[in-house]
Amino acid sequence: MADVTGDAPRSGYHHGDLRAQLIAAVRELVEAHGPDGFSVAEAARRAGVSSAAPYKHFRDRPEILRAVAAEGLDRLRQAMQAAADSRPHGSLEAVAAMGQAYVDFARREPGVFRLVFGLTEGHEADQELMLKGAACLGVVAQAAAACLGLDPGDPETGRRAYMLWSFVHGHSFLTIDRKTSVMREQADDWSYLMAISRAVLGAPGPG
Amino acid sequence: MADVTGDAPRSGYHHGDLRAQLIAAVRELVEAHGPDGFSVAEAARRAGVSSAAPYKHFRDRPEILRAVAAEGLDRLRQAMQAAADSRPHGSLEAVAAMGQAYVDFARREPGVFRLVFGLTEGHEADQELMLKGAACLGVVAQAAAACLGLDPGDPETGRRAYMLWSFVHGHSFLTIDRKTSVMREQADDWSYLMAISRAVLGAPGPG
DNA sequence: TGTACATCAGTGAACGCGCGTTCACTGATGTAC
DNA sequence: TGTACATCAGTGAACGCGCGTTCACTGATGTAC
Repeated sequence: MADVTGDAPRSGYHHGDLRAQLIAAVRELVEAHGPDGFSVAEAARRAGVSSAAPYKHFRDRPEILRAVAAEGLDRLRQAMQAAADSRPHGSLEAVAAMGQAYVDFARREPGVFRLVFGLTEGHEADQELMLKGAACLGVVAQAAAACLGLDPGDPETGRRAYMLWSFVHGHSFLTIDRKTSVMREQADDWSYLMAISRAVLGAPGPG
Repeated sequence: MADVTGDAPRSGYHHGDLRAQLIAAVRELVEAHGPDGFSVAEAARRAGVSSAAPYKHFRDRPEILRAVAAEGLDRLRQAMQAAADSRPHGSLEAVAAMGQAYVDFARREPGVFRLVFGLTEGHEADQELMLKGAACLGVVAQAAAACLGLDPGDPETGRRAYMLWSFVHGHSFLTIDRKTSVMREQADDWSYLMAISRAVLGAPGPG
């Protein structure tokens, strides 16, 4: 259990690793009450410390949320990369699997997903978060480029990657927001993801 | 200015039409601070009444938000219908125009858009809201069916309509959440919408 | 037309609540000699 | 090994705040006779 980060002083002096435990508590709260419903006080309570303790590790409330978002983006990117790597390079299946990882993440931790992709003030100014976000899209662009036989920097690749992203993003939100119930015939994720990958990457370019 | 609703007693006895003015105030607040940032107290302040006055028109806070969401869904459906009607029946342009109306709505009132499509407790149990939501998707299904030459109730129509919805929904959220900045080459909405309509409705079915 | 009454939208004061953040503190740990 | 000192994570009490909701009320309006 006690996986100590390499550069920590030893293993724990006072509490152990309150910072990590607070982040874990905040993740739980964000899942339970949404990004706006979380409170520093309750996170401290869950971690078993006083309500003032978090301020030894974070400047203020928004900084805690930013830390949780950063950690979430890391996990999302890793999941997407792993999914893409599990399929043949350049295949439609690799693209669809990546989309599946994205949707799975949204379903598994909708709160963090909302936090990561919502418009929270301060996130745009946080360079680390923006870089991590760009890294996620980079994974998509790589897979799309391999599939199209184009350069990852090609504008056409970017356009197709954005289409894929929009679709998967929309499907994720509609799913976690329970808006798919109005659909009578509901296909499974994989059919949708393969169909959309084929539609976006298989068809000739626009114009 | 004073557009009196037909079934109101006369024009106004005490305040005039506090209910409508509260809804307008809440819309402003939802745009300014998001669906979770709105408070009954501030809405009352904006409408120029005491903080207890809203409770003469709404049971509690969630009910006010539900009223705003219902009104928003009405406007969204009307905008989508008007956009579709402005183009040739059964054309890809009609579908794209509908998508454009959807994106425009999200851009124009992102707060209400989030409120309408977010997962707010109580919304699922509100039959009126669910019906209005289904009506919106119905407009999409109609246009998709006309374009495909299929019945609106055909499962294939539903599947295609859902793909279109996912894409436009995702694009809307990525736009209002400022997540498109990571894209270098950004095409305009219309190119995207036409391309996606063609990809989803023009290509042969999945499988 | 005038009077008595019912209605009910809006008042203003009050309640209890949980919050974010601050502050001086304490006490365990690590370090220099 | 022992002692004196610096560090700093966590304490607990306190602050001021805005909130949602309630309550008895008041006074303008509409209505019945």
